[in-house]
Amino acid sequence: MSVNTSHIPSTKEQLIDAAVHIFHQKGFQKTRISDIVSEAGVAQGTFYLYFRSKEEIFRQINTAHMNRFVKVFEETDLLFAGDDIQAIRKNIHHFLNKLLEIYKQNVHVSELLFREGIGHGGLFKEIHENFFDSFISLLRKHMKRDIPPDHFHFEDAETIAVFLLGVFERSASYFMLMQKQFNTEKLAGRMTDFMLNGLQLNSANHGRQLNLK
Amino acid sequence: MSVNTSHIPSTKEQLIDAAVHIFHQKGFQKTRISDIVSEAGVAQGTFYLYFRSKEEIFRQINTAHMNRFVKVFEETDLLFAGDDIQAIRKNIHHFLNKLLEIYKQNVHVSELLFREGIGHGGLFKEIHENFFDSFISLLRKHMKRDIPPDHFHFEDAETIAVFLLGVFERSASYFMLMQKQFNTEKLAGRMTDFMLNGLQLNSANHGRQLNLK
Amino acid sequence: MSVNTSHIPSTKEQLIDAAVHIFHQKGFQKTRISDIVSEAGVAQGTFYLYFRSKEEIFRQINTAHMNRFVKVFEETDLLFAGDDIQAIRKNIHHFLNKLLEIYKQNVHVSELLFREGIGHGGLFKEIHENFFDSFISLLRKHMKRDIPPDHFHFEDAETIAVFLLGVFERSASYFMLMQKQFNTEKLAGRMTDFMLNGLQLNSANHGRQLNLK
Amino acid sequence: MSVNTSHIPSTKEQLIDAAVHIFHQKGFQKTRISDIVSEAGVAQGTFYLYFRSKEEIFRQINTAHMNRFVKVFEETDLLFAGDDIQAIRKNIHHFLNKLLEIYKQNVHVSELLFREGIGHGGLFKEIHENFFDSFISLLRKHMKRDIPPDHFHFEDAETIAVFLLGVFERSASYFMLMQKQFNTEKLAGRMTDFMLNGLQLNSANHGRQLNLK
DNA sequence: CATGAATGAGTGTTCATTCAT
DNA sequence: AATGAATGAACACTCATTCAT
Repeated sequence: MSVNTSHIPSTKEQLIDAAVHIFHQKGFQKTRISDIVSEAGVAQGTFYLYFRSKEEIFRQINTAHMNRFVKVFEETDLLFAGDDIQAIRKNIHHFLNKLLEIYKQNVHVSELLFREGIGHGGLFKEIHENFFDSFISLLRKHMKRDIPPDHFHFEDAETIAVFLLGVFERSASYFMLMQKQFNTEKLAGRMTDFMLNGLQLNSANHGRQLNLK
Repeated sequence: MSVNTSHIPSTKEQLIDAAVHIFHQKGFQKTRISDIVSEAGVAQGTFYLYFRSKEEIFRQINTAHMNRFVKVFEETDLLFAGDDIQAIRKNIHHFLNKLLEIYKQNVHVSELLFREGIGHGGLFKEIHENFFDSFISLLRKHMKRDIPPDHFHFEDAETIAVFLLGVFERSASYFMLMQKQFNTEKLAGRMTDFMLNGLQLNSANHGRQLNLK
Repeated sequence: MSVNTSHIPSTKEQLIDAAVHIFHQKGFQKTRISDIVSEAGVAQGTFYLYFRSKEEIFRQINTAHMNRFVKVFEETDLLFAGDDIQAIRKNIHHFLNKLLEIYKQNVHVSELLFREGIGHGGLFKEIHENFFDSFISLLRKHMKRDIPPDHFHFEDAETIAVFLLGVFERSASYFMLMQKQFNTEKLAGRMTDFMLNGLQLNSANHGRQLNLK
Repeated sequence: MSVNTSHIPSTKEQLIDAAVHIFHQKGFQKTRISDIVSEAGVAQGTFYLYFRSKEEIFRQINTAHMNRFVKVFEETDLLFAGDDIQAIRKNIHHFLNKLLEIYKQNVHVSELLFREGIGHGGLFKEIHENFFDSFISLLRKHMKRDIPPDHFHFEDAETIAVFLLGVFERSASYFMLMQKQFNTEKLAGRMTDFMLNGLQLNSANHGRQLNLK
């Protein structure tokens, strides 16, 4: 089952590819339609056959990419469920790895989404909010189903969502930037460790003193 | 040593205050010099007596604010040091609380810094990077001094910095947005818990099984 | 000789009908070819199989309609001729009624012709001028033939033409706009009265004084 | 009491003068802001210091000019009042002459107003409608005050307004176009004759027959 | 005959920056 | 120091027209 590598891209696809590239390079505001069309190799007017405005193509690109993540959210049945902590760890690791893979396969759009989706006095806030809400729903569902209330330190899904997303977004974009092509397995592992156990200074301290001032 | 509360703001201060306000509302790109001067109540040309360009005032504002955080970094001598885990917890809690207080006292600039400092194809990347590097230095110093290498799960300061900053930035901006005026003590506490111990699903599991699928 | 009411319109007719409609709605400049073809239900390119340009279809429409009026001019043999003033009045009434009927049967085009035919820095001035010249010729012919020079207050046909056309055009378009479907007989009557006798303040004054300040 | 002929025109006046000129030459749609500013001898951006848009300057110009006519309407106390028909004739002649003088002193704007104020699917319809309504009011007031109902052939002011305006507008623009600088006194006289008595075929026919076919 | 995707010149409007007063 | 009128480069978007199929 091979992917058709000799795929002839439609004009719309060419425009989207070019747009992703330039948006990533320059950001939304500094990107000119003329940049996009010249990279796509079509005329100015052609752009407007496919997109009503600069905002629309940006929104389309980001929404589409966001939905890739949301799809993973929706397809995840195991997260906090498992016979023991190792099983749970494995679920989470797997989950994070899938997200990182998507991030990696579309680095430019990913960075775009997390960058411009947040900023700008909220011009595109709704895109990211959508993604965020979807993640909270996921957490809520799994927490309610799989974790006895008294076994969980943090009561509300919202707080957890913020913490976890903070870790995920920052890590993904940072390491992606640093080591251009990164090892998702390894990063997913470290993120899982941190999410489940934090810095683990305590476990490190078993039976002896930390050195002190 | 009292602060002069009936301080008559200089023209430059008026411009900065106005700029912070508008930058926060509209973002850097959408902010017009005319917005700033009209809010500051001065003439268009006056702006250029104090700032060479729109970029410069933005940079000045953000750099100044960033330095507030950096100052806290530099003044922190206790972080991972302490007789027991409770002492360490207290240090970190204190540290986070100080940062949150600064964040809170200048919400607009804070949000600006974390938003636009990251995005924009890196127009202002350096500002945030400066802040980031400073934080890494802090961590490295304290880790090296206070934690025996074999007692620490995560070997490199960089990874930890990314994780911790992710949690901090996201949480601060999110909860600031939600609950307009928030309780820094409480948030610092939750952040400390998460940073030190993660979700604590394992500790919750003492002596019994998690429910399972 | 019956008109085929179940006439299937050709593509060209569809284009013209659509064009009349949109031109009337939006005016020449604001009408887009895309409006016309989409209303006609044909493709963009099809337009250019029948018309060289937007100007051409406009000119064709208006010229054709103008010729309907010109035809009436040419077919009119009685205007100022008659045994007495009543006969003349009847001729003029009949003449105006015929023009109004044409106006009414093609309101959209009529309004178009009188609106845009005049304006626009003269882009289509010639169309209206043609119509105007034709009307002057008519007047000149009938005046010369039927009115003894010394019996006529206004010496030149041109002035009369301007006066009469002013009354006709303005009235037709105004009352057409107001009372959507209007009574041509009645309007023709009033116009005839005004054209022949003016406001008739004097005749109203027979045997008594107008009231005075 | 001499007009200051060495008046230095403000930038706004220069823009308006240029705009009137070009609007008159090319019509509203075909006029480019770049035409206006280059004729006014200022930069592109300067235009927008004084007018929000092309539409606004057009509206300002036309409204201002329309108000010149409206002012005459409002300042007219004698129209249909008078001891005899000659007095009335004189009033009307005077009234028309004043309007024609205004028309003449601002030919370009006048033509603009009557051309584009009417057409264009109503983009600027309201301007002309305002003028029209104002004229109807004038007529109504004078008719009610000065003419006994049974002495007047045409009952409603609206119809008369349409007839009279038709004559005025058409004549003014036509003769203005033909004989560049025209004799307002003479034209006003002819218009008065026509308005009061029509073509006067009947008076011409006193005591003898018109020749007939 | 018909299609409709592609073209690209054209233009209104914005806004950071300058400078004479 | 302060003003604010003037600048002009820059850019998103429109739409009549073409042409390969």
